[in-house]
Amino acid sequence: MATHDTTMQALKESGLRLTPQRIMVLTAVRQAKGHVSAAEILEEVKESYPYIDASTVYRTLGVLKEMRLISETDMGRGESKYEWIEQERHHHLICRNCDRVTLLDHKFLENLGTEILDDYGFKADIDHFAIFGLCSDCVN
Amino acid sequence: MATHDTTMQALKESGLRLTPQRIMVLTAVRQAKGHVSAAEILEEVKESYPYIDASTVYRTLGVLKEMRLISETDMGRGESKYEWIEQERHHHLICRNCDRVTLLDHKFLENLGTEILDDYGFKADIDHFAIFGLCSDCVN
DNA sequence: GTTGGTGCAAATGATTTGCAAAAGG
DNA sequence: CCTTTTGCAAATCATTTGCACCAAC
Repeated sequence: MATHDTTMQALKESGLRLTPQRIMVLTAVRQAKGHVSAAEILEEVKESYPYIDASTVYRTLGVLKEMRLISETDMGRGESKYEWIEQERHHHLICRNCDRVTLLDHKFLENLGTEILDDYGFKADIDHFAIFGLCSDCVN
Repeated sequence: MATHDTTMQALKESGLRLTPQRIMVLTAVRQAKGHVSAAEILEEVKESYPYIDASTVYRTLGVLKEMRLISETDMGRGESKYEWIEQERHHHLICRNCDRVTLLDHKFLENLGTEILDDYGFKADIDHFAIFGLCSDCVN
């Protein structure tokens, strides 16, 4: 459970600079406690620092992702969603008809990672899946 | 195992028109016997019919996808890959470090769909997963 | 004849990039 | 100081869309 301080520490140790912009982006993703889009993060940060640019947000998200502090989930087309890694692992069932999103418990996927590692030596990122299909309302 | 003729039949029965462009796109995806990008399909078709437009390819792929004749896989960022549905189901392990793509046998995921259907009433499209992570070479 | 489909060109929209100025260590 | 990072503006790039013309059925 990374605290704010240890996160800062991690950034420093990677030889990365601790700029106010980074702290703000990082804090915004964290406070969100859920998925947020780059645009939402931008808006959030702009409230306290209107000069921040979208490119900075993207560059920072890239850095944080590289460090595996956040996860990026591709919700089909359109914008990606970002989320602070550390909370309860869960996944999403996305209906391709009505776009409804249902939470999928991690237990359905927890063995998958182990099996893939055993058989392929591949360390899969089973942090946050987006599974498409038809929800119960749209099946018929 | 849909033959060319039954596919044509399917198109007609959907009230859709059988245009040369559609036949060409359809044939191109099919002949590819693997994942192809929209751009690759466009190039392929252009060889026999240079006037075809990218928008037509996209529109046709949309139609075929809707009819569940082909599948679309989002390989992270960038372009989507399309594939003729009917062959051996398989999935992909994509290394986020070296981009290597490894085939993942469907047996690893075959229960997942059933479990999700039982517990959530959600009919998941477990046709073609793209799972990201680190391959055996890049883990260390 | 009617739709529905196509080509063209222009728009979209998220993300990326070049560059000079600003700031972290 | 010496790099990394930022803001700005412009560029990408896959995919989409408006529209007038054309072609299936």
